[in-house]
Amino acid sequence: MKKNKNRSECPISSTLDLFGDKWSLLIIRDLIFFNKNTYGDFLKSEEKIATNILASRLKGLEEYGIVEKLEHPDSKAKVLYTLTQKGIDLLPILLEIYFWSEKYFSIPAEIKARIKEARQNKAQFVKSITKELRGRLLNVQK
Amino acid sequence: MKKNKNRSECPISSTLDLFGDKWSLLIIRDLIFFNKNTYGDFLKSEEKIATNILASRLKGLEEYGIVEKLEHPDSKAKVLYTLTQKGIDLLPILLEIYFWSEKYFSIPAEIKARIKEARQNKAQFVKSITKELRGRLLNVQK
DNA sequence: TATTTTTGCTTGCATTTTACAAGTGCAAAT
DNA sequence: ATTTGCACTTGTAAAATGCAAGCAAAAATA
Repeated sequence: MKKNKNRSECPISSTLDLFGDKWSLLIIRDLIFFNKNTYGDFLKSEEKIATNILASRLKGLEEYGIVEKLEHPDSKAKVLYTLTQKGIDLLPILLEIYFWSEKYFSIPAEIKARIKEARQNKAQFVKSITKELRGRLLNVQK
Repeated sequence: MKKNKNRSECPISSTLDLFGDKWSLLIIRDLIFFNKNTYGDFLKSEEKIATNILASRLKGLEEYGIVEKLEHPDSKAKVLYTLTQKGIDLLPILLEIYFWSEKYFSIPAEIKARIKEARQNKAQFVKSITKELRGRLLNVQK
């Protein structure tokens, strides 16, 4: 379980205190890019997160105000996880990681295509994804 | 010690495999923004990294080609750590973390000023810091 | 020249975090 | 009424981290 203490006043350090681990950002990636939004969805991801770690990360992200738990429209047995605006605003960070990766890693073609699209008009790309995610959020809350 | 295996083909995941921990990015921050470049410098940072962790992270970052060890011009007892181009290219990621932090954390005034400067002309800011870091690197290597 | 200090680590060990397997309780489907 | 699916929790072994101490080479000091 995570502690809520900051190691310093430095924003980089404080950010790492929140999600400086190997898993949190993958959950956010799944929420933003792969339309995943249930516990089961996240478990199915390629990286095979352990169930207890997933539960712990989701709890942390919720405490930090990055994700929210909502009632799933399909079933009471399901939980719908969504990004808050604070979470959606992490998109530019993810994009820069993609851009850096593209330069230094070899990357699957389909991802490469999306990165290219994002790079060509970053502001527009961010806006359109933000709109989509917010739309989904409002749609469920109403 | 870190293993060299990637959990998946995803660039976000691969990047987290490299420096998805609470310390690596702080070392990179110190190299980029605070002109730190020796083992002792990094130890003195506010967050108080343990000596064995620092050694392990520096080794990892070197293996990944993000930092380089060079002879220190002042003394053979010292080691000069510098960022490679691959490391310098992480600057935009750090900037986006700063931008996000500015929106959601309260931040020391002097850092806030620098963030503002970076935000006003990001491309120029990146270029100027890159030039400075590369200059330092070439200066020592010659 | 001899001694102390600085520098960049390594080592040992206690504590914390993570990984893996199994289990639990509620909801929904059969 | 029973089984299946979903979102977790629990137990335990393995790994990573934190802390204190130690160590060798180089530099500074006496």
